[in-house]
Amino acid sequence: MQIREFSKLTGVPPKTIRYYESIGLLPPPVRKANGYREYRELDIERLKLVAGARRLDFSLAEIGEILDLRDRREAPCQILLDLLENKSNEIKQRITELQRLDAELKQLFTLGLTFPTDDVEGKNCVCHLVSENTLAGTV
Amino acid sequence: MQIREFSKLTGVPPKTIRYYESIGLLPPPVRKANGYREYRELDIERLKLVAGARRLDFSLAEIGEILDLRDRREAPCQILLDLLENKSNEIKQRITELQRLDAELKQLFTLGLTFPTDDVEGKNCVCHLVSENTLAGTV
DNA sequence: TTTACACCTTCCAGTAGCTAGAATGTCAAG
DNA sequence: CTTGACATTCTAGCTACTGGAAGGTGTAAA
Repeated sequence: MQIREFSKLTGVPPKTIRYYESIGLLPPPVRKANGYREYRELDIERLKLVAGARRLDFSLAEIGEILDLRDRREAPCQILLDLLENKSNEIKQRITELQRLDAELKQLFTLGLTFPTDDVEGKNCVCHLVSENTLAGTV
Repeated sequence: MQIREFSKLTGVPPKTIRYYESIGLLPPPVRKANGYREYRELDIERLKLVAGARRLDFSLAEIGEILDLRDRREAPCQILLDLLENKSNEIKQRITELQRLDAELKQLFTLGLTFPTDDVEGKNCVCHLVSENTLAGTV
């Protein structure tokens, strides 16, 4: 199958597939006489693993490690489980950060509403709130 | 004051200050005889506005627009308020996505625990869950 | 005086993960 | 024979910095 078909079966754009190949995440496939890439069924699973892990917010470097283990026939399951757990913690932390950020935005917004909207020079302006925004320093 | 002092008063690294200048976010300051940048008190507020807005996750492009308005003496307060509201919505959406992602990670993790951790070839492995991960496709 | 040290300058390159576009080649259908 | 959809490679751009090299400047101590 050609790259377009491969792309459709995996949901990964052709450009991205070539990119993954260029950084060594996917092995270079055999080429047809005309130079076109020729993919096989068994290539699908590897790219699907990559795509699935990307959707789970794993970096390409992390995915590369997983694939390397698999290529060396060491079952990466345990490591993958660890990675899942770590990633979950990372995401929880990121959520907390974003929630704090959102609370702060709301606070600034509410406070900003009480100020005139035409004060360029003075201090009675939401701009001033943003520039003196030390609450955010704790994020 | 020199760039280091300016950096300390604003909390922005010297490299970043020069970078902001290079992209036109900060005006080029006057130079001393030796070529060193010389900042003044009134420069502090502008950079603090940039830094504050960055902490609120505004892009440099958005910050540039705010500053441009201010430079043209049009009070940016109303626009800034709108931006705060939009940003808040963006962040809420991102939080929702991350929460879904986290739920999915947990699900995979729990399910993965029930599988052997040494199955490279077969399907009874968390790797398989990740590569066939269609749940995530909805994120 | 020289030398150490902290500061300053510019410029180039790299990070992550693609994506857009240019210039070109290939193949099947009408 | 030309149109259109595919394919190829290459370069460059995106965000928001950050690191490092190579070199100039200012001050203080040995």
